[in-house]
Amino acid sequence: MSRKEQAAETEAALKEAAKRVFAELGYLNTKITDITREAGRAAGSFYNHFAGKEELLEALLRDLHAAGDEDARAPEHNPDFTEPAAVRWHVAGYWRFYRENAATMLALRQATLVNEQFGRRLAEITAAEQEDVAGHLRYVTAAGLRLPASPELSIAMMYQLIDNFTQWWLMSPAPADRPPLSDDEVIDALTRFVYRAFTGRDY
Amino acid sequence: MSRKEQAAETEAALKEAAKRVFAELGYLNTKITDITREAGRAAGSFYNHFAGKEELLEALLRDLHAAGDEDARAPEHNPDFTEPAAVRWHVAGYWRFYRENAATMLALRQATLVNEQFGRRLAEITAAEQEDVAGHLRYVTAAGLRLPASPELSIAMMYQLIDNFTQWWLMSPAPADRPPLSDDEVIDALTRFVYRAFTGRDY
DNA sequence: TGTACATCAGTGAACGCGCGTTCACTGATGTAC
DNA sequence: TGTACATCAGTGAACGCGCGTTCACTGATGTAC
Repeated sequence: MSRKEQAAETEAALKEAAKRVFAELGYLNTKITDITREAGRAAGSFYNHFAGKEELLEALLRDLHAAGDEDARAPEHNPDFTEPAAVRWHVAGYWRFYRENAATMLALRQATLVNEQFGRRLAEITAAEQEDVAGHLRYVTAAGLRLPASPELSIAMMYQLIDNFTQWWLMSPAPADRPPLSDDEVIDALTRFVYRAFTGRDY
Repeated sequence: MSRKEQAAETEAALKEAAKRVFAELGYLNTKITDITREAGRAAGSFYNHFAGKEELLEALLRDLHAAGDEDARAPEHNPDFTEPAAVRWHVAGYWRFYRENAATMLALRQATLVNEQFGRRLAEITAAEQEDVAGHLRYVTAAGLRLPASPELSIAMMYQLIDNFTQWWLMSPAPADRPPLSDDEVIDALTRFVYRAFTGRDY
């Protein structure tokens, strides 16, 4: 194995190990040596690849951005938010993205608390989609329906709901009394909640 | 001043100082000496009153519980959630509680990330109100309206929205593009969002 | 193809910083007589 | 009311633990000739 391959492999191993350990212990509780141990490398090896824990998270964030951009390159979708299916498409897309990148998303949220820079970076990820949604809302007003608040505020409420509900559902240890629902059922529930709130119509 | 008074005064000063420093630096970033400095006491004094930072937060949590119980002792309210005003009453109550205890709430959320015990404690605070709301939802189904999901899930979505939106609005540094709205206007927006989602009716 | 040297990924023990926590000390308040 | 001693809140310098980070070393890969 060439040196480059070797280095790339170790770097990848460290990133994968970090995701696993972040998911288990949380970003803030994770020590550098937790990551290197999980990756099966020596502590010093870490610094050949990252200047510290934050830089590793930056790298994970870049991977996330790349994944997000790829998702965004599927632009064929119904923009008419007076149709429940159009709302559902967005909810489902967010849900899937979150599920696939749960560990990194959780780590980013935790990092935000001690380093606000990550908060801004996290906002960037959803910025493009938020603009997309803003466009869809015009169909609602054009149909003579009234939004629950200004477009900006309506979108902000939607994101607070979807973001936090998704994170809570997927990441927090499920309490015993939580009903075991399929992804589709939960996505339906979110869709109905948001669709009704946006349009004032039943569904 | 008697010794008891003296001790009580220092303990109160430490708690107040902690709230201020938590609000400024965040709970996780705050060092013991930040608190004692803000309170104008020596570092060692802290340990006459609390075994550590977590115990101080426990004390703040007890204060919060007391405040919550007091609020709950105003039980006269319209339970019929087919009335927007009934929904608004709950939203406004939560909003006020959050505003009055913002620093502690934020600290608790941060503490939750590194110590899940606080998560459970935080849940307890809202548990009583959640049961109250569950009762109100029966008026919705009794009126022949359909909830967006099961009662448990509907309530969970409502709380994720209200909790996180309120925290975001009150605590995060307002971006320049955020419209300057009064409390009442924001409470109206949340009420409309939730009322529509719950009932499927326009409002 | 072979040899000699350079480079570099990885190692892990050791170092040292930051911060929580302790503890001997001070001076004021409380108690006994 | 006064005196002598006990108790306790508060002080801040010093200690020491935990963990991030370094660095001399190893062995394998790359390069020059």
